[in-house]
Amino acid sequence: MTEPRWLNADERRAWLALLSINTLLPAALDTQLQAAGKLSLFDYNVLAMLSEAEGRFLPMSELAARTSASLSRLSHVVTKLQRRGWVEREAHPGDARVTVAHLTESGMNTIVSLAPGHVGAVRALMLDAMSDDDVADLARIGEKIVARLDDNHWILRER
Amino acid sequence: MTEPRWLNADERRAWLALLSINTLLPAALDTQLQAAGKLSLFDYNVLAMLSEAEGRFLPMSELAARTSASLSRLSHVVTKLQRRGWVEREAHPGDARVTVAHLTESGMNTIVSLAPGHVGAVRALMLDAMSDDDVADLARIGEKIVARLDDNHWILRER
DNA sequence: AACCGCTAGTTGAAGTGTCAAGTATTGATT
DNA sequence: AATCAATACTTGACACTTCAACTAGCGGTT
Repeated sequence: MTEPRWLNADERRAWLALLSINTLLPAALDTQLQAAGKLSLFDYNVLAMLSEAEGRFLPMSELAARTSASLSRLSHVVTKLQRRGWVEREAHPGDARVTVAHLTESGMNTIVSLAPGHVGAVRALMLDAMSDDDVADLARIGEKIVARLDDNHWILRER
Repeated sequence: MTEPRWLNADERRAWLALLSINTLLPAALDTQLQAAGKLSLFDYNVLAMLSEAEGRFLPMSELAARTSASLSRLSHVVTKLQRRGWVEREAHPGDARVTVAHLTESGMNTIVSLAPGHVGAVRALMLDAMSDDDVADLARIGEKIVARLDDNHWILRER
């Protein structure tokens, strides 16, 4: 067995910071969204991705990719959002295996009303702490890490 | 109602990257730890924080702070780790309100055996994608965000 | 010495996420 | 045209997290 390369000071700082952000940031955003509309950050993201899609609908697989979620997790959540009248499931005309998730009018109204508060929270909790250069650096480094985790990730395809 | 400042291109990239990392990185590390020792990333972190503490014990509150967790979440997890023989609960001599979590010999052996594989995964999934400058930048920016989320966070006290 | 607010931690219930197993459809192969 | 692997999704059970409510001890006040 070979000796593992241990983390140096910067590596440890970067790793611990990311781990902490990872726990604290979603929790804080969840709290804001829970107060504003009784939904989770993940719920919000599902609605947001649909609202930005052409025609406000996407196949479950594509929606799962855009929210970095498993199909199973997404399926459960869409069921929940469906019960609240924000999303509908529809058949895909060309391929009977595919389920299309479609944002309803009510769902669209919900996300439009929640967006300002949510964006405000993202600014207050993270972006306002950073200079413009920091933001650019984080975007660059973050995308490198995403590429390492999933080199076909959709956020990398946009550019 | 004032118009909310929308996200510009870099802000959006930084935010989406962080959101994706947030979902993908813990999932990948969980998978590795689950395969290696049937525990979660959070479980691992609890053991790691105890193993690094003076005397290998910490009050629940301090352990919660070092894992960025709620006391409730930690309490449930410590109960689980206790059942597996890795942690023990002890009374605090000076303050009867305090419960001290103590890493057992068996718990120490567990973390020692898991550490190389875990650190290897952290490198493979994130650090290896970055230059030395990237790592330093991420540490600096990450700590700024942590400070914004919790300006008394323990990782900021170390320096 | 009784009270009161605060700190520290636990618990049970309800909601979420994950995992393994299952269904149905498609496209490719023979 | 029958088979077979792969794709797309759903479901149910179990594990985990969160939330609200609770117990209990400490320190300061009157």
